Amino acid sequence: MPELPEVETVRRTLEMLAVGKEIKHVSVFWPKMVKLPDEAEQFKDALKGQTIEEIGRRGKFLIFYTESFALVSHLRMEGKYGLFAVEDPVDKHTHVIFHFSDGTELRYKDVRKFGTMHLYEKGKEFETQPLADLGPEPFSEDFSVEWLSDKLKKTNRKIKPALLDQKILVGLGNIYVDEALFRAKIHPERIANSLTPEEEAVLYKEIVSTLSEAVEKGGSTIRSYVNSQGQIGMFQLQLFVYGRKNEPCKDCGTMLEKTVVGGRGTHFCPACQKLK
DNA sequence: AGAGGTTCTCGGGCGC
DNA sequence: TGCGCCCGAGAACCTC
Repeated sequence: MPELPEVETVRRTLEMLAVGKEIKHVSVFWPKMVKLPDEAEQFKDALKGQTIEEIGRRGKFLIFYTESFALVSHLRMEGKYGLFAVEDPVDKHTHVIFHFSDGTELRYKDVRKFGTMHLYEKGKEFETQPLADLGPEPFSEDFSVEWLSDKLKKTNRKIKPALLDQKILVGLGNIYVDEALFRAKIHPERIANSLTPEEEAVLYKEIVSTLSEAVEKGGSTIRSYVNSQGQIGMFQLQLFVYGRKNEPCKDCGTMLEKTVVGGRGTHFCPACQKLK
């Protein structure tokens, strides 16, 4: 499900729904998703009585801050948060429930069970995996053409898998990487260190503009994504290539193609994005 | 039936 | 030979 625009939208909705709420207790129905501490019981004990003070984000990770802890949550493919009343029936894909003192509860649902949660003492969350070693945020000054160029120069991978590497920059996933490469007119299988300075500059600009436009539209709903208020995104209407195999290119009319690059389904325009 | 929005781990290959 | 890095493949799970 979620790349940066979706996670940022979830963060904003969670801010409205969960900040200020006191956790009375926590239920964990799928202990494997709690990666730290080792035992889900310790996770539950630690959070008891804590109040959610702030919702942060680093790349595609959400961070719930309480008085003492930072709860790092990754939605992976299908994870979702939602606020419910105690009497609402709990479906079988609900794996964690944060029961609040006001009678509401925040539920984490995840059909594929890929999502993860790590609990740290506040301030320690960036010292180890999964948040250590992440690249710059695309909207920060740390992410520049110079940074991108430097990273791409040092790798022999194809450009698409390089851009999906969260150590180069955070936030791009399979939808937005295809979109940014199309908008920059760069073939996804170009070798990263073969891009010209002009191509790097355009790519940089299109990565930032694609992601920021998608945040403005509340992300893209392709199959199942909704924010924590149950609302779908609208950026899927602006997609140029993702999910448009055998449809005409919006720029040149050529039929779009789909292949596999780095093990991921990859959409592109064979006319606009030449493999030189 | 196989692919699906993600990322971690593992092992092979290569260079110092 | 050994170590470290880089890269690609596979795995984690369920639905349609």
